[in-house]
Amino acid sequence: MFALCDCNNFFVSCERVFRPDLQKRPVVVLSGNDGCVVARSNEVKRLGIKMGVPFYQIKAEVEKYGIVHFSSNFALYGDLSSRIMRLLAQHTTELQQYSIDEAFLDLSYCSSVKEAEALCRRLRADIMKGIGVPVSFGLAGTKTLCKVASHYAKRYSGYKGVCVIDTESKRQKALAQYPIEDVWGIGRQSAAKLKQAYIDTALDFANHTPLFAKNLLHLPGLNTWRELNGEDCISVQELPEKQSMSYTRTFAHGVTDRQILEQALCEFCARVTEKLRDQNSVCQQMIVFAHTSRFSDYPTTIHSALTFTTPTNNTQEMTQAMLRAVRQQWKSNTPYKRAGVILTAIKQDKGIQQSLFDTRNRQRDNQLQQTMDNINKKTGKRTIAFLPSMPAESTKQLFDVGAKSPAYTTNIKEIVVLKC
DNA sequence: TCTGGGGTCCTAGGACCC
DNA sequence: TCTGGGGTCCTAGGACCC
Repeated sequence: MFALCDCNNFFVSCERVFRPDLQKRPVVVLSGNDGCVVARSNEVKRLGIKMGVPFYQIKAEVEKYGIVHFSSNFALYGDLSSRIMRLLAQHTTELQQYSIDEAFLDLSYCSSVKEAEALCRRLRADIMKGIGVPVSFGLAGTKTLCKVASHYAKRYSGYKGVCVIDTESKRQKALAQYPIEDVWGIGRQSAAKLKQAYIDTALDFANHTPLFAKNLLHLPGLNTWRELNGEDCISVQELPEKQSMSYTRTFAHGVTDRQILEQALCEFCARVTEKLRDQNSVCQQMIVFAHTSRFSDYPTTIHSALTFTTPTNNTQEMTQAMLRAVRQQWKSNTPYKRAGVILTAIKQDKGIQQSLFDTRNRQRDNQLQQTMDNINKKTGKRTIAFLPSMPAESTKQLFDVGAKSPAYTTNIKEIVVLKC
């Protein structure tokens, strides 16, 4: 038996931990640049505001219902998430974190379903008391069925946050009322295909043959079919080494100044290579891109895939290569709206084959890099950087983050102060 | 005016090998 | 007229997730 622990309205719940006055009030959290709604409180869901809508399209509702909005604050969400994961890890032999707000627990060591259920109820109370974030549990024999169960646990208060699918009749009943498009692994495209075949619920799909599932949706669809029928076959990696990493951002306004775009890209490159070194990895390919608004009639793109003969994680080397590519493709009078750096072909930083024709002094490069990393870790990001990285004041002009809450738990200057 | 960011896995097709 | 067979590796793009 598995359990899925899923935080309720996670980003909103994180904001409410330090703003108890916002309980029962409509709250949303916005994506980068305050573009889209990415988290909604139950009050907002009940108003019919959908996940992912552009914020400007709901201005009227915001006014009318007094919806409170926050820019996203990942320092806060990441920290509360790791506290929850640590607490869960203390009570289970195997914890597989699936996303910032979800984790699967292997409960096969529990001697009965009753015992597993009791454990989850206890964990739920402990997380509420210790961290202040409400969570739900779904228990079942496969991860896909856990997802179904946790959906019911959230939706119906009668379950008190924990729903169990442990018998054939419960499985049938749960799947019969479950829309096919809500099944884990069935996206928009697959749902449309299934509906054409008159499949509307998860049960309709589960009752078809495996051959039908495979022909229509290939291997991933077949695995989903098996899971709905009780066969455990989807494994979730336990936070493996990343295979790709990226740092991409949308700007508040189109950037037409080459120097500003270069500064931003250098900043992104510095951030993403920092992530790479944190994981003790090197990479062999870097993609750099910048393009105009995807809603523009005249799309323009800078796009370059750079290969490093010797795998590297050195910011200076990678920044230089990136700037050469960007300068070649740069077009003036073009409002670049979104840009980013993506790293792929990531490997462990050991036993790297040096190129015979390598011209860099890698030892010196790495010493410099390490010194810079140490300074930045001690005294804060951006203390020391390669030019032309972005000065702090220009970041404010490039991005909208007006409604960001303080980093309550990760920055001593922003800690909550109590006046007694 | 305004429309996110960071990932994974799978498949098809091309290039290449003997 | 007629143009193999079996395999690997890589890449781009699609679909999906939160």
